[in-house]
Amino acid sequence: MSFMARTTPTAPPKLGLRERKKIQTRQAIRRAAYQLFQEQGYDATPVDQIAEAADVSPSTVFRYFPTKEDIVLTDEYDPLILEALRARPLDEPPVASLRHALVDLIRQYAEDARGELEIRLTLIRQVPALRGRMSEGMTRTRDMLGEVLAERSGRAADDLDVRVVVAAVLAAVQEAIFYCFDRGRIEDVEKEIDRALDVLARGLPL
Amino acid sequence: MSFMARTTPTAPPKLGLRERKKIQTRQAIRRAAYQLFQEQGYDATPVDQIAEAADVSPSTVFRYFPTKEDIVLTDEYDPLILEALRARPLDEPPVASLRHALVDLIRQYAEDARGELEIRLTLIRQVPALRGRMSEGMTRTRDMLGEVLAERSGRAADDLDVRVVVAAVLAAVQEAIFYCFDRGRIEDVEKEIDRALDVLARGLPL
DNA sequence: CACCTTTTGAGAGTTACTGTCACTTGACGG
DNA sequence: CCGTCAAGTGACAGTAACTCTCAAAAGGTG
Repeated sequence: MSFMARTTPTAPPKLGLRERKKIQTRQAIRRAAYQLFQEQGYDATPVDQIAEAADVSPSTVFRYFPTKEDIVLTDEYDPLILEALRARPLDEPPVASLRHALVDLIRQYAEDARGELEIRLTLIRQVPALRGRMSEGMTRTRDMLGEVLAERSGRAADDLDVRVVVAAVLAAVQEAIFYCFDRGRIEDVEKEIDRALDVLARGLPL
Repeated sequence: MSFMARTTPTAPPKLGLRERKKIQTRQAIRRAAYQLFQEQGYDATPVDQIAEAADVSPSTVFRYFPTKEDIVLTDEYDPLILEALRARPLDEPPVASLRHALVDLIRQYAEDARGELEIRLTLIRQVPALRGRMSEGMTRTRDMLGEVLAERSGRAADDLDVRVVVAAVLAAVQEAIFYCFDRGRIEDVEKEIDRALDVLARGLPL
């Protein structure tokens, strides 16, 4: 779910100067990058320029973000999804757990970092490289969720049924998110995700 | 569906020397590339080396394949899928049409170019860049199929339900394909695709 | 055969990375 | 407060994927 990243630091205070500076630098780079991307476009913005704007050396940019794409797509949410999923009651139907875990997180993210979410989604929509990168990330999310779900329902980790369910649900959620985004109605995500999942729940008429 | 590409020329004879040479060159490059990829890996094989092996200049390689990834992922099947889909009877349930169109094509491709399919899938499995690129291609396939399906069922082109259905079906098909591939049982694709789609047909227990 | 168009190769330039190394700057014990 | 050590940074050199331009070569055509 690489369109979600955390801007606010995880643990509030208790950090040494070193750690604080790291967070600052990271944010400075991201901020500079987002600004430049919006002004001139992603492809038209060389990393060197981002470095200059963030007042660090190009090497440092690559130290913080292994690739330029990662500046937009760093995914700090996967662990949270897993956590949320594992926190669901074991007697809940697996798909319902998945649904809740996903919806909760997305709602939360849309609430406390909506601006960022929009920049991200815009860039992902526009830049093919980012689209690809994000799908790639989804594959990993899919694998992880598949494993947890398989475990929870006592099936083999690579069970085809489980994989299909997870893949379908994630695909539906993704469609719903972009559907809302395209209409500028991100506040409806939750509703539309439910609608999308209902389509799957009802069963496809083969 | 970028893991499918056509090696055999579409129209058999009737080509000038120029056209024939183009096809030859294209194949020479692909062949050389596949060989080197298998020997040393994708990332470890620079385009210059491919060019040398295929006995053309690096510029020529880029003229035939806009990116190195395209050497593996050129997708010549999308038009065929659309065609196959449009050829289905209009009174058939849309999802069934989709199912048939996809299964038919994949079976055909698995039959007449199995070796190539395997090389491709192997590379896609192993190389992240290719995975991303293929997912990107899938997005486009999804959009196209969505439009056709919407049209056939008299809905808006961007109808969420249609998009969800298409996304879910493609995701399921993809899972089934890789499921077979991972087990070295590509001959079972058809069976497993049916199984995967049945999961969706039955409806997910929310 | 001569003319025109397509295709090709050579070369130069850009950019996203990668690796190395010396320098600076927080962290920490005395 | 200070010296030492480790972490973080910047400068630099190198690689590889493209991109562009231009002139030479080769196919098609009258």
